[in-house]
Amino acid sequence: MLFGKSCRQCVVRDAALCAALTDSQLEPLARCGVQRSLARGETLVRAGDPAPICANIQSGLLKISQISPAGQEMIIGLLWPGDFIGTPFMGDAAPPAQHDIVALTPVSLCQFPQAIMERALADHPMMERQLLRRTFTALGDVRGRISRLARATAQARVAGFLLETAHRQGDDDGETMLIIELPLSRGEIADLLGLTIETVSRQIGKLKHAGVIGLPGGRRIAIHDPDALAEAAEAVI
Amino acid sequence: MLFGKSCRQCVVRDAALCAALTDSQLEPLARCGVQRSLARGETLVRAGDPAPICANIQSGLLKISQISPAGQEMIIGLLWPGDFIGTPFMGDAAPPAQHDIVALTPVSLCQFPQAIMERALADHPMMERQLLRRTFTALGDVRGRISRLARATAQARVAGFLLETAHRQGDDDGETMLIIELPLSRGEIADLLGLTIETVSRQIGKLKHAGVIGLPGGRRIAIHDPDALAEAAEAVI
DNA sequence: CGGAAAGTTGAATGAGCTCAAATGGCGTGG
DNA sequence: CCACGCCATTTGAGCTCATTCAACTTTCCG
Repeated sequence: MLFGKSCRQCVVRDAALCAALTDSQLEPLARCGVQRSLARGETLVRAGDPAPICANIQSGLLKISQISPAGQEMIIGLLWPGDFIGTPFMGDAAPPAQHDIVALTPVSLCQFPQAIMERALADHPMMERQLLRRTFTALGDVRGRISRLARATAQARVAGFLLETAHRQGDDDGETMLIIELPLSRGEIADLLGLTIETVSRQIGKLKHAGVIGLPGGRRIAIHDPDALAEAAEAVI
Repeated sequence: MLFGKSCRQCVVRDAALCAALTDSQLEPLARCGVQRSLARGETLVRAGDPAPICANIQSGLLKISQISPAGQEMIIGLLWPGDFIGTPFMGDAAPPAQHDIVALTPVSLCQFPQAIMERALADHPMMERQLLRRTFTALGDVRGRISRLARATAQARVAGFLLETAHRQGDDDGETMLIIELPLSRGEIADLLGLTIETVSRQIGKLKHAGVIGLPGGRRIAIHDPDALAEAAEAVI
């Protein structure tokens, strides 16, 4: 639970929100957190929901997506363990959810009533500080994604996605995994990168034929040559 | 100045950070803010700067940009009056600046030493709350941009950019200007939208020939048919 | 097995890029 | 006041990369 004792075991990349609190501060809050699980495909937040959920992802992967007027799905971004969902603002200050949030894998998270979240942040400035820092980081991440989407070739988009996935599946020391489990289908990768299924498949095929990666089966990807992959990710039209 | 009396006159779209403070709270802080002006083209922040600047934009327009390894400039985003620059984290918690920030027009802003900013936020939770809210808003904005860059046609990118500029140059009631002063060159628009100069020019030409917009001269744009422009902005491949 | 979904591969089309040249605006200097 | 040069913008022609449409193969589960 976010504020409970078990929160300290949360799989979070940066410092957990609750790490700033002492045990005695945690105690009265512990009852309010709700441990929750999502199955693959389950929707956590639907665009337009008046009171967005506040939650901290413990394990699993979710997508933030948007359906265009034409019915085309666009994946705005991914949410990994340690990421925070929702805005801790109440009442008329709370903007309605702008995007759908759907589990791509089985997900466990700890969810909080928004009012409790609001109160806890007001009572514990260190928590608010942590949340602010995390939000700044997210802003930087998203800005980084923009440059990739705006100008990069299909090759660079795919290579960059593989690298980022390897990085986020690695341990906390920044080590990247050399065999990663792709949590997305080709179609979802396409929606994430602004490409088509066929193009994603072709680019992965190219990387495989070049010996940069291997496809050991299933949705696993073996990264044989991280440097070459990084180089491919830099390519710009 | 950000915390001074004159701060209340800041041209800010959302609530100013300091609006949460009483006059007596403002008093001891007022001396620390530095009113600063930038000429067009002047660089406020350079990528890699160890201690990023904290500032609040009062008037003018800046670009957040990144130079790719190939030397190609990519404009990550724009900063309009009311936007906040920098992260209020000190010491080793402060990440180095990731992007360049350059004035596109004459700019006036109020700048603060980072230590003062940090302290003020710690002392005044309402300020931190405002900053958090503003950052969430910025995150939502940037996520919105992603979908445009990932899949939208050149036509939609250009139309969307014109609409957003009209919107941000409008008054606080959400009214959009029908004659806007484009603060960017064709080249800068191209860098912002991930297109080439020629394509931007062609798309603007198309919109003009369709009667949707007019070019009264200079870098002004008259929006004759806002609805048609909005429709063009929706177009997706 | 067998059917459905996911993924791969191929050929043709088209949007946007590149290269190149023409046009227009604007300040400088004669 | 006009000629000139510089820069931004516009316009044109050919090309490239990603998409589209379509067929085929593989994987996943019942």
